[in-house]
Order: sequence, then C-alpha cells, then structure tokens
Amino acid sequence: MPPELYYLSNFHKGLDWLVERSADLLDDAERAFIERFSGLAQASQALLVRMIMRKGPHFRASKLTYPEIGCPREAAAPLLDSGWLDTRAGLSLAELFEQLRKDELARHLPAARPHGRLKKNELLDLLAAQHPAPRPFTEWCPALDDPLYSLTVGALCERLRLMFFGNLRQDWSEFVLADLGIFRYERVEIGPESRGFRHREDLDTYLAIQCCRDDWEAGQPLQEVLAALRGLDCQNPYLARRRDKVLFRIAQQLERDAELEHALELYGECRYPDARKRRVRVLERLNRPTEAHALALEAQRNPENQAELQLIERALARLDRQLGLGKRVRPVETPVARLDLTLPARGECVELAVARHLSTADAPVHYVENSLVCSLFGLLCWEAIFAPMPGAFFHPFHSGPTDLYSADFRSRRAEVFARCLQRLDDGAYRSHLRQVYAAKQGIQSPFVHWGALDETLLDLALRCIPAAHIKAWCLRLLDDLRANRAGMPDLIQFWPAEGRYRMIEVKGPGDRLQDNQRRWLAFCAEQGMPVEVCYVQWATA
DNA sequence: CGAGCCAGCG
DNA sequence: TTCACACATTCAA
DNA sequence: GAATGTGTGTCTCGCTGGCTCGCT
Ligand SMILES: [Mn+2]
Ligand SMILES: [Mn+2]
Repeated sequence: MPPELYYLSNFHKGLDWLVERSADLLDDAERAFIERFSGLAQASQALLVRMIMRKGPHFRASKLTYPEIGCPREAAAPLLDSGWLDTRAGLSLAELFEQLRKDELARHLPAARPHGRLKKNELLDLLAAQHPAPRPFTEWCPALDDPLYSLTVGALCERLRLMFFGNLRQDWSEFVLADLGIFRYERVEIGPESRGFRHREDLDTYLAIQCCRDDWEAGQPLQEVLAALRGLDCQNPYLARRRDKVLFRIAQQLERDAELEHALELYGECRYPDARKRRVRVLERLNRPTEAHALALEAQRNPENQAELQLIERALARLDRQLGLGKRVRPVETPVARLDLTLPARGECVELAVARHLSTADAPVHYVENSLVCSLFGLLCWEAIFAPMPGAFFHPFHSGPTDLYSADFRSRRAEVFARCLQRLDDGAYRSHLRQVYAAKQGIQSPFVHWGALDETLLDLALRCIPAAHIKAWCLRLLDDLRANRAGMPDLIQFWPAEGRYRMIEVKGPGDRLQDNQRRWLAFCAEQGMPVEVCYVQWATA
C-alpha cells in the first residue's frame, strides 16, 4: 500500500487485530461491514477512513479533497451504494449552520439575509423557532452544487474502536502518532487471547452506561436514566464500578439540589467507595443522627480506605456530641514542623515564591508535588507495572495495565514487586533507576512524569534521599495506588553535600491542608522523614 | 486586516 | 474530557 | 475547624489553514 495511505493501512491493522482476537464478539452488521469494506476500491476505503477519523457525521464533498484519494464524488459512490453514506439525512438548522459559512447562509437561507450584522450563533437563535424541522441538505440549499455526505456507520465504527482500545478516549490516530514517536508506549508481550472485552454483553453494557451518562448530562428525565442504569446487569466488576460511578454522580447532584432522601437512596444503591461517607453526611443533614451514628460506626470498623476513615472520625465526633455520648479521645498525631514566612507579593504563585526564597546554590529547591515520588516509584517498579499479566495489556497503545487500580493489582504481581523493592535493600537501586531512566526515557507510564524529572533532579534525589524513605513511600503507594498517588508536599530541598533533604508543603493565606495532604504529612512524620508545612503571609507594601 | 479559535494532520 | 490543587463561602461551636 | 462549592491548569505533539468576529 502506498505510504500516503498510512491511515488506511493502520485501520486495516486494527480490523485484522479484531478479527483475529474478537471475531466472536462481532455482531452480524459489524462482520458484514468488515467483509464488505475490504472488497471496496482503495480510494473508497480511504475516504471512509478519513471520514471516520474526522468530526462528522456530515461532510461536504468540497471538504473532502485529498490528493491520495482523488475525486471525492467518485470515491463516495460505492459508499453510498453500501448505505454507509447518505445524502438525504435530515439536518437541523443548527447542523446546517455548521456546514455553511456565514456568506453561504445569506445566499441560501432567505430568512438570514436581513441580519448580516448578527453573529452566527445569534442568527441561529433568532431563526431556530422558524425552522424546527430537520431537512435534507439538498432541500435546504437546492442551488448549491456540493453534495453533503452523512456517515451512517459512525456508531458501528465507534463500537469497533471501543472493542479495539477498550475505551472511547483513544482513537485510530494512536497508530500514526506511535509510529512517529510522538506517543511512545512500552512494548509488552500481548497474548493472542488478550482482548478488551470477554463477552459481547460487556461491550453493550459499556455503551449503555456511557449512553446513560450522556443522557443525564443532556438533561434527560432522571427517572428514565435511572431505570436504564438499574436495568443493566453488571457482573463484571469493572463495569459495575463504571455504572456505580454514574449513579454516584447523579446522587451527588441530587444532594446539591437538596433532594436528600433521593440522594440517600441512590448512595445506598451503589458500591462506589465514597458512597458510604456521603450517606453518613446526608443522614446528618436529614437530622437522623442515630442512623448516621450507626452507619459511621460500621464504617469505622471496616473502612473502605483511609480517606473514608478520616471523614468518619470527624463525623463521629460531631454525632457523639449531638447524641450526648461521651467525649472521644483524639488519637495523638505526630506533630509536623511549622515554618512561617512573610514574603513580598510579586505576581508569582506561593509555591514558587517560597522555592525562590529558600533555594540556595548549595541547597536547591524543586517544585515537585506528586511527580517526584511517583516517578521514583514508576522507575523502580517499571517491570512490575508493565509485567505481561493476562488481560492487563491487549493492544500496543497502553500507558499502563488496565487492572492498575483493582484490588488484586499488587498481589497478582507480588514476586516482581518484591524483586523491585529488594533493590532498595541491597543498594542496587541507584544504578537501576538511572538505567531505567535512560532506557525508558519518554515512554508513557502512569507514574513517571518525564517532563518533571530531569537528570539533575534524579541525581539529587538519589544522592540525598535514603533508600529506606523511598521504600516507605513505595509501600504506601502500593497500599492504595489510587488514593496515595496524590497529596505529597509541594517542594523538596536537597543538600547534596550533606546527603540530606526536606519536604515542604506551602500554604498561602487562606489555604489549608487537604485530607490527603494531612495523611501524607502524618505518614512522613511518623516515619521520621523531614517534612514541614510553610505558612506564607504577603508583606503589605 | 489581524487576533483567536479549532479541526485537521502526520 | 478528568484530576489535583488552591481559593472562596458558609455554618456551627 | 469543617464542609462545600468554584476556579485553574493540565489538555499527553506542534503546526497549519479556514473561519469568525471585531476593529479600522
Ligand atoms: Mn500544591
Ligand atoms: Mn500547597
């Protein structure tokens, strides 16, 4: 195939991949599409792929000029025969406005002529009421010799894309971007049985959840959306989580709208980890302290995560007081060192102001937030994160394993992780990290932020941070990757000559520690790591 | 006519 | 097409 | 102090050309 048709060749690679691994997932229409597509003339195939990758679904022939395809009308003819393109699709006025330039609107829409000074969307608002019904493009503009092709297989192609990538946020341009080295992905052995969806129903359920979310965001009646969501059978835990996330979002909105009873019902229905703490809060707001208290106690005995526990403890303190129960003893927290600064207000953000103020030639300060610890973890455990576990990788464009945030992520890779962490005990980690840093440079990873980690920073970190500290961080991360990958202090300062460092969380006037920041600070303090909170006041001029 | 936005592109 | 963080507002002791 | 709401920057690249809109 000629190199100009690289995108067509990539699309074929995608289709071949699906046929090879997911043939049994395809429905009749998808199978027929793939079959028929390959029999088309190359120019027609290429045109269709161009359209699939563009915004759509309507395209004017004059906007489909490609040297490698030639005459768009010729190329489109077989696609029209197949019914994959349509020239009679109805266009709403809004859609028509997207297809016509302003001067064309004036020419083809008599009603628009007297309003030349209006902006395009003002004109649309003005005329919307007069033209409620959709009409084919040829009826809107009979005088225009420029056919409009509407893609009718858009939804089918979206399903194929979902089947290939396992999500809807990646698209077929991944192929060329990876080829050009713009997106770089780790090469992972992908078994022939690896694929994004095991059963057709899972794929359909994924799409149904997505559809419910879109409907809800588009303002569809709540009862209908909820009925659709509840009717879905989510055996697959990944899908169940996706559905529960939508339910949770809806409940949150209800809570905001003060529909507390309804929100409570929905929170109770979903397994989303944050749902229970919201239920406690809603019960409090409903003035049902006894129930809130009982639920809080249950959560305290068996918390979903540390974030929940943190909120629950605070709720229990309130509820105990309200119910006239005894005072709770506050667990003693290791104190965190405090630093107070008054700095001249220049236009820069507080973190940078403090960094500049504290930084010296012998002790440079870096503004790293989560990136440093996450990057060190990502480099140290690279082989574990990209270990070729069954199902974790199923196409060549993954930035991380699909089960990264599932509960058994670590245990499934226990041995590899143990080996990675072992390097911190036997001193091999320094050379190993440098080696991985050089070898994997620029390759997508869920933890390594290449833009934030230059060689200087890595050297300073390796020179100044004890292996035991890195190990404690990694173990804490592994404990709950989703929750603990955020909340780390803003700044880190290194004293390379002395081989020491300190971390600093900066708080400007009016800013306060967030829950996840308090957990990281408490952890570091307990472990005897050097960490401080720096409160900044602006000097009054 | 120029600034600014955004789809398209490789 | 989210996520992490800072910043603002409100409420209750 | 706590809870809650809102705003901001990221937008995984970097460039180009078409289009809109406001200005002169
Ligand atoms: Mn910060
Ligand atoms: Mn901060």
